[in-house]
Order: sequence, then structure tokens, then C-alpha cells
Amino acid sequence: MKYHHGNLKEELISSACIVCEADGHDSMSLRSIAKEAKVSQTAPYRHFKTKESLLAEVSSRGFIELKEILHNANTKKTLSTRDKFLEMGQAYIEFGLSKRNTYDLMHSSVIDKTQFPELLNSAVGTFEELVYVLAELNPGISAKDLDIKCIHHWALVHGLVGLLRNENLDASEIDTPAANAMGLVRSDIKSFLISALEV
Amino acid sequence: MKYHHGNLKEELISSACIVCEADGHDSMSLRSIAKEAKVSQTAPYRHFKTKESLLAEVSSRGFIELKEILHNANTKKTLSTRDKFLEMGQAYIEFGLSKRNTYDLMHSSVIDKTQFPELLNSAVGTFEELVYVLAELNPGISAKDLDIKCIHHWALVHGLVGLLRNENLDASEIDTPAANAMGLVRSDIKSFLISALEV
DNA sequence: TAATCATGTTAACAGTGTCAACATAGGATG
DNA sequence: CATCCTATGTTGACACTGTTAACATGATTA
Repeated sequence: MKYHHGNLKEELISSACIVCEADGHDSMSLRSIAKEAKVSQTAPYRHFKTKESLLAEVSSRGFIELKEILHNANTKKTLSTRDKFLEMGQAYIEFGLSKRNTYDLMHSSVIDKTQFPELLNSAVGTFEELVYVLAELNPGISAKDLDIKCIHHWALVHGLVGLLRNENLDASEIDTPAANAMGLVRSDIKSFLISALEV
Repeated sequence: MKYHHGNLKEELISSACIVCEADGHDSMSLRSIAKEAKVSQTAPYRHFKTKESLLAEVSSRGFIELKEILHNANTKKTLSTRDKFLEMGQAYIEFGLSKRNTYDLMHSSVIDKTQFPELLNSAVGTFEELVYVLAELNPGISAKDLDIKCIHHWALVHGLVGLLRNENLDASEIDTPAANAMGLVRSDIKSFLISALEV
């Protein structure tokens, strides 16, 4: 049994990513992931100043993964610009729904983004990916209008994820107008995007 | 000193509302609000099965307040239907930004809404308030299309709140394309809504 | 080889949610 | 009126948390 682990920082991060997605970020404890890495409960403090800074790392990786997903959707050669755009929207929503807890952490207020520049960069990257398609889709648009359009579309998909996640019902369980409408939208996200974004 | 408090449940709730908005729901402890009510640390358990159920109460009140705010915007007699609708949008966003932490709790995953029917009702109420205006604004629309339109508009304002809250920058601090665009939108929310909702 | 320094450990502190066992008081029942 | 029940309070305890201080180890470097 080596005294020094050798690769602890990386192992803690990836372990934290798994636990956060599995159980949600507020049922993750530093001690539990330290134990998982077969290391003492204070060892993580050699690599992370606080729990928050480990979570910031997890969040950052979430944004990086999301950016990649969006980028992939945006570079499917066989698709038209419009379809690439729709693909991105769907990919974003899918990410938000499947990586539910990670997405939660990424937009959680437990992390003060202004204190983690690297995290802020990752988050901004997501935005930029959207800027690219929208610029292509709206030739000649002013920079200001472009940015505002980005916010519009980003807000829509982000908001939709929030609503779909919140009405956390498998249709069978709860029966309200809102829930039923959510079910409709969820079952055909592409159509919803087309009508909502008028594209 | 009376042994029985007499009005503890109500006091705990309103105390929790204040603390949640002031410090955020995850820095609120049952023990601290019990102490604030000058009562032992386990007294709250006579009124709330778990901490989560107290938070559910706080969240529920948030939804009720939001519904009232929206209802007020929606019944300003001097306004046209279109302006009432815009007023609602702005009111929603204002609520999300000013009652930041409460809004956070209301959409947080720490509370499993399916286990608190009363909370679910309050949340659904918000949706209904939106249905009313949109129906008035779109005479002859089918029920299905109406519900979907609601989701569209709700998602937009909800998403916008999320983004505006997240880019938690007072313009001076951070300088990214996204942040600048956020500043633009924030400074004139009404114009943004008009262009985004095409209304 | 010796010293330094990053990385590990152990022990401890104050704080948390929650439960079990006990205390009190006020209303219902005889 | 006396008695019991029940709602509501208290104390003490448990296992858990983030975090710090003091100490141990071993790899790098002077």
C-alpha cells in the first residue's frame, strides 16, 4: 500500500462527477468520495481548498461536455444550418434531462462562479457555440441583435429543461393541465422548437 | 415562560421564509430557526416531519406569492390584454431576480414535489394564471395549442431568469459577450419580451 | 547526502438532521 | 371536579458533515 496515491486529484474529480450525477450534489460528501478513493477523509484538502471548489470542477466538466455535445450537433456535415440549429436545441435539452443532477449543479447557486474563473470560461464556451450557428442562420445581423437572439434561444431551451425537469412526472402519476402539456412537448421536442423559435 | 409556544408552526414557517431568502435554503438549518423562535432544537419536529417538509411550505408560499403578483399584473384594468401579458412577464422576471433565493428553492430539486401535493397545487396555480391571459390574447386557439404556447412563454421567462441570475455580474466585474448581452436584456426587459414573444 | 515541500494521516471542533425517551399542560371524558 | 389523553414541548444521543491543526512520509532538488 503506497503512502502517496499518485493520481488522487483526478480520481476525486471523476468520482465526484459520478456521485453528483447519481445522487445529486447536495448528497455528495467529501468524506464519502475520499473513502471511495481509499484515502483519509482530509486528503482531498491537499487538492481542493473547499468542497465548493471540487464541485466547481465537476460543474466545469459538465459545461465542457455540454459544449462538446453542442459542437457535435453543430458540425454534422449532412445537415442544413437550420437543422444543425434544431439538433443543437434538442441536444441541449437531452443533456439537461439525462444528466439531470449535473445540469442542476451547473446552474446551482451553491457555486459562486465569479470565484472560479475556469468554470466561468467553460460556461461561456456553451454560449459561444450557440453564437456560431445563429450567426450563420442570420446573415447580416448586428452583433447586438445576435447576442440578444442567443439569449432568447438559450433562455427558451434552458427554461424548457427547467420546466420539464420540475414537472417530474411520468404522466401516469399526476394529472394537471401543465403536466399534460409538458408531456406533449416532451414527446416531440423538435416540433416544439420549430414552432417556438419560428425557424 | 410558557412551556407551550402557542403559535410555533406559523412562526417557524415565516422565520424559514426570511432565512431562506436572506441566506439561501442550504444555509438554513432547522436548529437555527428553532433557536430563533426560542425553542428547543427538536421542537420543529412536532410540526414538520422533516426539514424538507418545512422547505416545501416555504416553497409553496413562494408560489402563492408569485401567483398573486401575476394575478395583479393580469387585472390592471387600465391595460390592454397585450400589455397585461407583458406586465406579467416582467413581473415574473422581477420576482425571480428580487426573491432570488426563494425562487431558487421553488425550482430546486431538494424538494420532491410529488411528495407534497399542496406544493404541487401552488405551482400549478402559477401556470393557470398564464393560461388565462394567453387564452384572451389568442381567441379561438385550441386547448392543446394554448397549453403548448403557455409552456413556450413560461419557459422563456423562466429560462431568462435562470440566465440573468447565473451571470451574476454587475457588468463591471466580468466582461464576456454573454455577460454584456445579459446586461442589455436586463436593462430593457420589456423590449426583449416584445421581440422574443413577437407580440 | 541533506533539506525541502507536496502530499498523505490522525485527532479534534463545531455544526447538522433526526430519533427515542421523558415532561408538561390544556381539553375531553368520566 | 378528578382523571386521562394527546398535542406539544425538552433533553440526550447518534451518526454524519466541512474544516483546521499537528504530525508523518517520501519524492525532488540543492
